[in-house]
Amino acid sequence: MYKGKYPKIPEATIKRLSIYLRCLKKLEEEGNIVVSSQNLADTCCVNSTQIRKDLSYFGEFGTRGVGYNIKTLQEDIKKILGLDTTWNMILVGFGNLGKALLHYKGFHESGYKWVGVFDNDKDLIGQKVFDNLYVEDFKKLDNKKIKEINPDFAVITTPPDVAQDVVNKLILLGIKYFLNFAPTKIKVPDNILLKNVFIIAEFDNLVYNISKIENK
Amino acid sequence: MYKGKYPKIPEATIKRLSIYLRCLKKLEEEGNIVVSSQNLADTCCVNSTQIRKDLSYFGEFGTRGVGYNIKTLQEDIKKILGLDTTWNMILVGFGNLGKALLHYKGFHESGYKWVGVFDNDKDLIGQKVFDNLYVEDFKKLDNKKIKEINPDFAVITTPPDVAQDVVNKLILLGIKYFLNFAPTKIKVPDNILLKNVFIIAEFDNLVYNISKIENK
DNA sequence: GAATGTGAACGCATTCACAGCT
DNA sequence: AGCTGTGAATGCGTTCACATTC
Repeated sequence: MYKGKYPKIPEATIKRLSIYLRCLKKLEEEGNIVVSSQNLADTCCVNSTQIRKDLSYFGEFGTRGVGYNIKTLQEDIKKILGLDTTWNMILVGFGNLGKALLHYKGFHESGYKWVGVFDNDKDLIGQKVFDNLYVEDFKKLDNKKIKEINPDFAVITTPPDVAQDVVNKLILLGIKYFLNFAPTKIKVPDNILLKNVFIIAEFDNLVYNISKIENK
Repeated sequence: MYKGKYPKIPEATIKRLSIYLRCLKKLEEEGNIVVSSQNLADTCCVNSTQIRKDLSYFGEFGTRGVGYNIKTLQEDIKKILGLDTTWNMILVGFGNLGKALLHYKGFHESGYKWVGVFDNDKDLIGQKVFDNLYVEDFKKLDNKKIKEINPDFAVITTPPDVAQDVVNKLILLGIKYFLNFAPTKIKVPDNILLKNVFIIAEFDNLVYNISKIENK
């Protein structure tokens, strides 16, 4: 049963729920019906107490002495994360990273849907992305188009130097939520939620750890 | 002055150092010479005490009453992260995400260097990546080639179903460090360091936050 | 006066230990 | 007996408050 009001949920718990969800899918595909927190922990590389605690913030999903039903636990986690509904996304910046995201198959099965792709490069405008989806001119994106495609959030994969301008325009068009992959910090007003994904930091972090180990 | 032995450094501190480094670069390009922790905090969207504490784990880099010299602080952070040397990388999987990483300009200026690109798709093998760098057949990758190009770590951007096999082979060839972008958890022995980057978790996390705000 | 550097206090996240079901 | 669920304890990371230096 879902609790009405929760204590503060750790950020890290939400990140792990994503991972549990994908691991559960894998376990289901392998033909399993029920999983213990210990089993799941082994496939996710975390510890089993952590899993039980993470879930306990949101309710009780298992059966003592038995474990968790893989099918219903997936549904429960989707409900917690907000993935029990469809999310319309637009992408700005049809470069390699943009294409990589557009073609990632995992989105569709998790309820994500691309409803628009924009760029300002004449050579790219008009290119086919999928059946029914073509690259459009970002300059021509207006309120009418937004109303038509009804995006929930925007994904930014432009070069860093134009990212702030792109976001500014989208805010004026009423977009309130952003995921930014451009390697630059973007400033937004308080009523807007923008999350930066800083891929090079992952490389730096690996290198820091290698340096420590190797004394390079 | 760098301290010989440090207390345990928070993971998060290392991540932030990456960000400070890129923000300092931006400030330098804008013509600044010196920056206070408060200035830097404003550009990085963190708080100034955090910056001073993060740096204090590694030594003293500023001048009281004045601030930090932008040029030398960048050098100091590079030294801390291990970015004061060159890092040779190989990439396996010449898809869109692989291409995006290969063409990201930020790597070169941070000391990262691509020394090999591999795929098993006949149509891709032989394609030119840069002058002097062509896509090669992953099946033909052997000890001799590894010795020649001398990679420090491998970046995995293959489809998820082959990622584990790719890593297994590379471990046999002597690679000890990995950054995995394939959306699957990869198991490695204790003496190997592999970091998973789970891009869809960033989407899930945004959606969770939107759901909370909008009660969707 | 202005800014850094840091022990101490606080708050958040993980782990422990065990009670509670099946 | 086996596994979940959770208050309590621990450990970790951030923020505070202030001593220190220029």
